[in-house]
Amino acid sequence: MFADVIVDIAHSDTDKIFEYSFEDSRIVAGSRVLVPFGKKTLEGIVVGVKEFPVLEKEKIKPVIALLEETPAFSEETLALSKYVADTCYVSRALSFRLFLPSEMRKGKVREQFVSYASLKDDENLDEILSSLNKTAYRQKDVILYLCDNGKTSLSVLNEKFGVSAVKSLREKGYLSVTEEKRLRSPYKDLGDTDKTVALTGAQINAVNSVRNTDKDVTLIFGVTGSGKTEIYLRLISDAIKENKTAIMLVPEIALTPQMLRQLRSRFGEKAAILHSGLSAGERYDEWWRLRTGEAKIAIGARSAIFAPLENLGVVIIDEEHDGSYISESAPRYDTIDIALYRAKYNHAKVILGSATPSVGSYLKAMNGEYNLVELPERINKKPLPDIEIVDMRREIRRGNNSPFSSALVSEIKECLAKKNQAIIFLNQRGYSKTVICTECGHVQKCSNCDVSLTYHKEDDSLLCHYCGAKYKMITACTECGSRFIKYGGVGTERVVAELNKIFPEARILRMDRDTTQTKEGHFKILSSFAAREGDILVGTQMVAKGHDFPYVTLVGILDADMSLHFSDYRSSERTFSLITQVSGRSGRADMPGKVVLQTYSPDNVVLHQAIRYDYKGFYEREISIRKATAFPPFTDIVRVLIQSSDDELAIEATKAIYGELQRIYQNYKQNFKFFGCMKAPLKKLQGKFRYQVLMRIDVNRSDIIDDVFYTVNKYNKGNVTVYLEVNSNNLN
DNA sequence: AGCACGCCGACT
DNA sequence: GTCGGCGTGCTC
Repeated sequence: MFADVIVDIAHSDTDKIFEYSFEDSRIVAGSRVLVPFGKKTLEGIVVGVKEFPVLEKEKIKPVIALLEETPAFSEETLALSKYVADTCYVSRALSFRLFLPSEMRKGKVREQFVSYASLKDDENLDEILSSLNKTAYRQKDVILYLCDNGKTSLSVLNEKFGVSAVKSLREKGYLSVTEEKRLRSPYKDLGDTDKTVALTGAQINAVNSVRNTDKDVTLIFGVTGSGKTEIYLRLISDAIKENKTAIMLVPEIALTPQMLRQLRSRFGEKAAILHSGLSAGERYDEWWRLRTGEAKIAIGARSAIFAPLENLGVVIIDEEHDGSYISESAPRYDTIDIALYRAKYNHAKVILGSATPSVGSYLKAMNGEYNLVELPERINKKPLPDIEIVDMRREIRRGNNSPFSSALVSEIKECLAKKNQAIIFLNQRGYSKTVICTECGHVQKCSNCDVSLTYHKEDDSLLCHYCGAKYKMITACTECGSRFIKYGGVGTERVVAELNKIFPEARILRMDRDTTQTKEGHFKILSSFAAREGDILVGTQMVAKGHDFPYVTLVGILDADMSLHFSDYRSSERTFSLITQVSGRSGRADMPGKVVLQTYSPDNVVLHQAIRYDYKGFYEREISIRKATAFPPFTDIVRVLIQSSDDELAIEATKAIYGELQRIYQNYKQNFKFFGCMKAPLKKLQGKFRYQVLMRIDVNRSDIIDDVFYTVNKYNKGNVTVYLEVNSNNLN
């Protein structure tokens, strides 16, 4: 027989089928195999098997080995990987990597086995004991222990009785040793939650609406605290009862433990977790539990949408508006799009949940494409917290140059006095955003990127947040030598320092990318705060999402403008949802919550819609702007990004690409809402000069985008790389 | 992705 | 005369 194999090289030259011969009948479409390729041996995926090859038989080499007996890919995931390759414009090899735990490639991690010993023959205990040397007390102890306790792992026996005693018993043949697979399971000590929660009428209606709708997708638009999670659990339970499987996605890794806890309480070992924060072994074992059907529910962040489950019943995407659902590196997939594919294939349901749906999703619900369920009330009927807008311009006029308004300071004081907790939100890590010379105005910049450096006080260094480069903190301006250096912009480190000055007795925790580097780092900080080991939690947007802290009665939003004035068509949408999200952290239990929102544009329409929780008002205005200006969801933003470490080569390639794309633009002029060529906003990143051709094209014209891709892809050679991005999250 | 093959400049 | 530069092409 012959196998069509895609080898594990992510390059367009090798992105095609190579034929190999094989005898092993266990090799099927979806198997991972080892094959000879030129002078090397490579891993590959069998995408099909056949009796007659295309190539002359003499040229075909045999498969070296089958890597796993269970095919890594199912018929569905094989088809989905093709879909990803086609729609994300990547090689199949790259698309395959989404589906496999990275440690499975080049066999870095294998199953872990534990050896157990038991008595071979416990009938003739006396006979065995008397046959032992009279002085061999240790061996006798081992026999007696095994008689009482039964099967015991070898490592425990060795520890208890010494290696030599156990070894000689094995040599004498009194012990039978078996090897058992040991599963490395993450988050062992999560604890339990209440198992049965009675649903409210609104929740029952929501569940029934999903059960009865004939639409593939249901959008659950529910305010924070409206009990969406319980609805998710019921829908997963429905799937499990029908012997189907489920995928549950949350926007970031930090939220997986609490979701896992609820799923484990309800479904026990049927739940498996998949995310990049796990150790290699854990991820490998969890993946196989899903692949073999031992686990039926996959939970994780974005990438868990590729879980190796068969017979999917439901895919749930919580906080569906969240930007993290769109991949920012190749393959640049949209999680909702993948969910739709899998749902179609399996006749499964997709559930999108959010308190602030993306305007694209809400439009589809309005059009009737999605089933819409609304939950306008919190379960506990408590009102949403009051949001107070504080005009920071006035604070400055009054001589307050600290990051905190006087209103916020007095709220924190009151909150601490009542022994409650507060969350301070600021979307900027580090100590200060920039370091500026007060003499000449020079701002320290990264030498690889066209961005300013952020000062990190903790390790007294200047960091580039784009490429990660680290520089020593300066003592004098690198341009004019002046020693008068000013910090510009406030980061989380500085907020903690300032808070310490004002509230020396308060215990302050900080959560941002710098403090969550370690394994389960998010989890540690969050559980510490939940256990009230801290009074104030200062953090970036990772504090905004979904956590439930019953003693938090105050949320401070330090700089609501930061996302508002971002030059991106989604800045209003992001600001609205961020404010709603963070505010939802305040006052969840019996105590009313309060939110202080500091801004330099207190009259901004979006801020006022956000503090009234007026999503529909926001949506109406935003969607009409998008329509009038021809932005998504009415168009697709297509960007061809040209990068090279050689500026001249980049410009040359950009000119050629722009020239060639003119042809497509002229052919489809009526479908183009924008067509232009320019420097990328970040004209240098990681040492590469960047140019772009930007297009806005009517939606559902993937034929035009395909045309663009094939036109520009051939320029991807030598020192020039060309990327095609469709509706990317960041257009830097 | 590698590795080999192949055609032009600096050296013994 | 040769050694070696990396541009182009191939791997079932």
